Amino acid sequence: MQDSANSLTMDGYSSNVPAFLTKLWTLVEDPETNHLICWSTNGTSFHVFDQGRFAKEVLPKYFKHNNMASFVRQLNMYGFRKVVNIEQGGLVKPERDDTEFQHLYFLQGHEHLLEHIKRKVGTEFQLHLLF
Amino acid sequence: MQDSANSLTMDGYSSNVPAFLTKLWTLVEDPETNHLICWSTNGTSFHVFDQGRFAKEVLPKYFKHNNMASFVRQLNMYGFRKVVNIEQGGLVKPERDDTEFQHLYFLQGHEHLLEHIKRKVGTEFQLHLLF
Amino acid sequence: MQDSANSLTMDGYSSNVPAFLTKLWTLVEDPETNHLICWSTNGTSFHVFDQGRFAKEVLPKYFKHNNMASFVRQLNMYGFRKVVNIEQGGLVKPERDDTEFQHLYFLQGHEHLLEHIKRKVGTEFQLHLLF
DNA sequence: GGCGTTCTAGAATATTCGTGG
DNA sequence: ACCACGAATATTCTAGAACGC
Repeated sequence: MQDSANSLTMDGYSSNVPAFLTKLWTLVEDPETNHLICWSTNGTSFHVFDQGRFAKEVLPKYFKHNNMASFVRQLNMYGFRKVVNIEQGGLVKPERDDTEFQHLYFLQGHEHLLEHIKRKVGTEFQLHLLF
Repeated sequence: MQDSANSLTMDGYSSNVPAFLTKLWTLVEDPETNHLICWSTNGTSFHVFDQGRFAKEVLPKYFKHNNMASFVRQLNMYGFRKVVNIEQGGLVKPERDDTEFQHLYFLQGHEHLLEHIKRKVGTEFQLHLLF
Repeated sequence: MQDSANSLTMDGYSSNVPAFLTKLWTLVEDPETNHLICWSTNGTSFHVFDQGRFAKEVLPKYFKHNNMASFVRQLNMYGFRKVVNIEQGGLVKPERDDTEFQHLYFLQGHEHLLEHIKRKVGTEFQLHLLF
């Protein structure tokens, strides 16, 4: 697993996509883990089922941690937003443990769009940006 | 449960409508619960019949509580007003348990108007509003 | 389960301790759930084992959610700090899923100290604090 | 210097309780 | 007695900050 930002993808071409995004893409695509993380039906978002198992079983295979919270922090750093379903949120919880995230440029079948997903920079006054 | 403003509705398009309003809309529209909550005849208000059953059976499917009072508090937070019936006041109470609420922008057949319904903010001097 | 701040505790005396703190105390004390949440050996902190099971099995019995993240947010709101263990960080994962939190006034055998734990208020200029 | 991981906080809505017109 | 609202806590989603690499 490549950790560098300037890496060779599995397809063999050079890219400037951060490791998190290529790993996320691989994760969502991988049919072996579709029961824990997979594309939504229309391919415009992805679902994580059973956060606990996902965190403990899948995350450490790609990242240096096994915490859902760290995974979510990265998603937000890259501009992903949680998709809220009104089905959730009741006192009664018939639904399975289902978390959904979406990004304008994270679309099934359009891997090249990953290059448009940018990591957010700190909001602290960036002196170096003036020069 | 995030009841955030940036959510995808069940129709799959992005909206800025708070969860309470989309849930309320769904609730009133749902034919399954028309005996407990439904549109008025002309579609300019909605009725709740049998507060007790509505609170215990319907509310917990969408909200994290089963109290009519909490539901009403939210309605007021969003500017809904109770429609007062003349029939009140008699010692006898022949009428069925019927509560009616109304809002200028809550109209049957005009879901897009939900975006005009604004939640009230605290009255405690909002510093950020000055900038 | 009492949710009010001004409630009668199980011991029967009145208190001004927020529901979160009394629930947390009950949770940690309860021997039934010691395998998921319990006091540390010296009683100055508490441990949560197996976040996933704790969140899904224990939290909803006391709170209106089943998310570890919401539980942690409340802990931080009340000034609890995570106790960091040296053992963390290895790629190998010999240790069990163990999360530890501590607060100066959360001490086994001293329930009355809960009254000194204060919830943090918003940082947005609190006008009423000037009067 | 940008990226990754962790812990804590910000901000908006949600739920509860009480009070005043 | 009723209805609208203030205020405090609770829940959720996102961001700040510190640190290491």
